[in-house]
Amino acid sequence: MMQESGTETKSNGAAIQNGSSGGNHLLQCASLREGRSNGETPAADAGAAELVHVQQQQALQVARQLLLQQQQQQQVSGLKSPKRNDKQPALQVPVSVAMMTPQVITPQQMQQILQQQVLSPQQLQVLLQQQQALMLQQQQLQEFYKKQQEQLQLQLLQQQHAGKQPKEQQQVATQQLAFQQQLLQMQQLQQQHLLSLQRQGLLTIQPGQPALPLQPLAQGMIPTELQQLWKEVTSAHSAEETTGSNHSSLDLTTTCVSSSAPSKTSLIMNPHASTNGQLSVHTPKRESLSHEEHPHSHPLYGHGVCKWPGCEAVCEDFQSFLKHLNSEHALDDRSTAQCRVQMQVVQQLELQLAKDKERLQAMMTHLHVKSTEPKATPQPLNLVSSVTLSKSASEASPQSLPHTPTTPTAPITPVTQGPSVITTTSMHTVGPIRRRYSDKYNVPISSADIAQNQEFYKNAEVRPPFTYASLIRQAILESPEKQLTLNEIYNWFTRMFAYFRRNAATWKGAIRTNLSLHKCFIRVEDEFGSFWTVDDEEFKRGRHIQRGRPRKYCPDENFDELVTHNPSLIKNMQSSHAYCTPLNAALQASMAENSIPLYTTASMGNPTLGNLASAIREELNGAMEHTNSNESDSSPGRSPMQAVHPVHVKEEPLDPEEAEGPLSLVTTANHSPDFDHDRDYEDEPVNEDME
DNA sequence: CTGTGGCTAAACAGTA
DNA sequence: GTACTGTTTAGCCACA
Repeated sequence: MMQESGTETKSNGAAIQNGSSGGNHLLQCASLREGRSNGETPAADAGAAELVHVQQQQALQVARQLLLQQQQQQQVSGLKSPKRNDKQPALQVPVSVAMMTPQVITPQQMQQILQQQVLSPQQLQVLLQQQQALMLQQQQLQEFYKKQQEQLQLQLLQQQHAGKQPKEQQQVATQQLAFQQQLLQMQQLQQQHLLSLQRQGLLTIQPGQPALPLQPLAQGMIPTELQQLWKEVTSAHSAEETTGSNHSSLDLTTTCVSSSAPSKTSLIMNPHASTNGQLSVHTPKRESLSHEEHPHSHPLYGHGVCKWPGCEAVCEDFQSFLKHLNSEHALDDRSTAQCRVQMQVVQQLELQLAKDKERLQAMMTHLHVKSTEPKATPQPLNLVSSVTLSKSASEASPQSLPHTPTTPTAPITPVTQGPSVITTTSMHTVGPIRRRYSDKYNVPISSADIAQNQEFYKNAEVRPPFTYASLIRQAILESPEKQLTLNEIYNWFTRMFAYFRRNAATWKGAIRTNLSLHKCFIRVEDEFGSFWTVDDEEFKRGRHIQRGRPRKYCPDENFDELVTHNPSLIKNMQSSHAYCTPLNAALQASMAENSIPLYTTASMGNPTLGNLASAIREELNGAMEHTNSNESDSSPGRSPMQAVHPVHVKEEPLDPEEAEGPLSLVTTANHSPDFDHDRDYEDEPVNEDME
């Protein structure tokens, strides 16, 4: 009963051990969806997690808005660089704040998270998606930084050549200020995000670890230098150009310039150089840009404008551009410095990209997930897609299933070992896997849960961490009519989960077993065949049909034939309510309050049989309570199931708390005195039969 | 150690 | 006869 909640409790406990009230917001969100109910999850945790979630959403919106603003501003300011304009759409990609913090989660921290053994495939999927989006975002940011760096250089140059093209200069300044604002806000969001994570205990700062969360755009990134340049550039602007935005630049420097930021670059900024546009350069190199080789696609010339960082001089034709280039951007200290700055920027970005690619690869390797990053790294990976279940593993031992990422016993690949090659052996020597964090019936998986990881389970041959009952319920609820035939359920499983595309006999049998075993699944028959519906209320109760109950198969052929070959009986019953006329009013009420919304599609004005069955069952349960008080000593062996039998709805032994005796109200209809059911369990206490 | 719940396999029965 | 569907039971395992 508390089995699965134990897993959740464990995750919370792990988080608490880290000194916070919750886990990763991702984890927390997932667990929130999964784990309401049993009250073991402190309400405060849920509240905190939701708060974090809201914060995340807000941050995400802000980030999106920022990018949108940037695009609009650049459009309004009439950017002369078509290339840059071409880049703009990429910036519209939704950006998660978490994605902006590529270094937020170090490999050690990731490992730490994983070792907490609370990651579910859903959560892993989210992480992977984030990481993939991160890569994309990083590339965009790199482009953006690069462009802005060029603009920065232009600005520096223009300061030197004062009075030159003041209008364009102003536009560029506006642009830069916008970017500066973005930088600031991005970093603020990052810090906010980091603090949130830290509060939740996801980020545990090791004693010897630097204050990572306080490092904006952490290691390797160039923003520190960029911000310094921004500051210097904007400080040179006149007051009317920087009203309001200047505060940002100040904030930026105070907030983001961190001396503790790992500066792996050899770039040395001369604090005084900016005043005269000079940067101290020690080893100038690579200034040859081979401009003339491709005159029509010169990276520094486009749309009649020189695209040298910070220049944007109008050149009517390519020849004039070359002339301008040679005159204004000749080989001198200034140009060399600009090149060097740009080079450092690019190098840092490349380094950062390489690091994150490596991290992504390690994560994917660890999680045994097929990489979606094309050739992210040259490191070979044998991921799930290349893993074929060995016959011995998949057939000889049904327990030797590919472990799910949520499996506590799953071996965590130490990231420090570097990308590992996941072999078939390693995939299947992990022992039995039984973790389903939605095992608890009162913790139904939501559509979002599965939808969120739809692609993951479709492609990764990973066993979904849901019980069969949960999945069956989900399949049924996803259907338009909230009802499925057995074969449709099969199809749903194979369609939604790669895992269920093999060993069909096993899981199909399990599905059938679950359909029969769980009270929540209601089989309804009509002239077209039979289909299954789900009683969600019953599902949440999580009750099984008791073992040892009389088999549904009735040796009494008269009875069976009566119901089996008379599907119309169901319809008749639906219309006439022959068996429950005395309960009609109460039945209506029961239907109204008993999970009817689940069947809204079919229950409009004409309740489905599933509804009817559910309602009848509930009504019978209720009726039992009444009859119990009067007929507690009724003749044993008259199962209420027999009463429900005519509608071919799975007979439900009544719960002990709801029913202690037979239901005489309806058993009289079709019950023969010598019904074999009596004999089947005549030795069993009635109550046991009834649960 | 025990109880509980989920999974799997198997037996069995009915139906198409 | 076969495949499919549905029911039931037993045994195993993980977990609390």
